[in-house]
Amino acid sequence: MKISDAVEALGALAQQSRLEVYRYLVQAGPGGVAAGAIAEHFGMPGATLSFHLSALKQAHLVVCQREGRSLIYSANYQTMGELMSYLTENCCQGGV
Amino acid sequence: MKISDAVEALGALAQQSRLEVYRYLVQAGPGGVAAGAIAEHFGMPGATLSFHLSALKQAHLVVCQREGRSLIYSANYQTMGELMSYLTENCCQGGV
DNA sequence: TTCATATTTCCAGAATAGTCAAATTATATT
DNA sequence: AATATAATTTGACTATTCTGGAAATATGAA
Repeated sequence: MKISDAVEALGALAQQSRLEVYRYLVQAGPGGVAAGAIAEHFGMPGATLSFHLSALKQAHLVVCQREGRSLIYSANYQTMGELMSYLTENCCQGGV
Repeated sequence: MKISDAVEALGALAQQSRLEVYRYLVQAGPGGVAAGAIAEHFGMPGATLSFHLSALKQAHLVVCQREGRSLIYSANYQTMGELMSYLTENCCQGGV
């Protein structure tokens, strides 16, 4: 993971609403949650949620797939794992 | 660590210059580096560096101590450890 | 004291991020 | 086709962040 990717992933998580949404998707598991259901759960306007989801998607922290009229979002554990590795290697004691 | 603390720490690291400065301080080790030396290393105006250091300090990711006319900044590994724990517990598979 | 050095704070401007109603796109149902 | 539902994009606005010169603060040396 390059530093610019780490900055993007960190930035995507560095906002209360987005971190809550990401946690929620992690808890929801691989099945994911439809955008509308996420918006309802957090009482957030659709446009606002969509803005935040696109930041998470841009950082590859979530993926989405269409199912009928719904878009199902789910956490992409791989990117989070890469971010954790980046931080462990570059920002923790004993790092390179 | 509360979610608001996690957001603050993530936000402090979610900027290229700050992430580079933090990495540099981690590499420098417990002895730390004077603000001026950091600014010189990155070719960054003092005021700009000071702004970024205060964000890292606010998030408790760095600490500083005066030594003569210099302020020596060093990485605070404990906060980074707490952030890693937060992410592991809340944002990774198998989390609560 | 006076001068020099190290750093921060103040200030203003430029850039980016966050919010949400309204319009648009995509899909499904009748 | 016409209508309804799910979500995104657009657009306008407000708020926050970033940048760096200039002024202020703090310490040390002559």
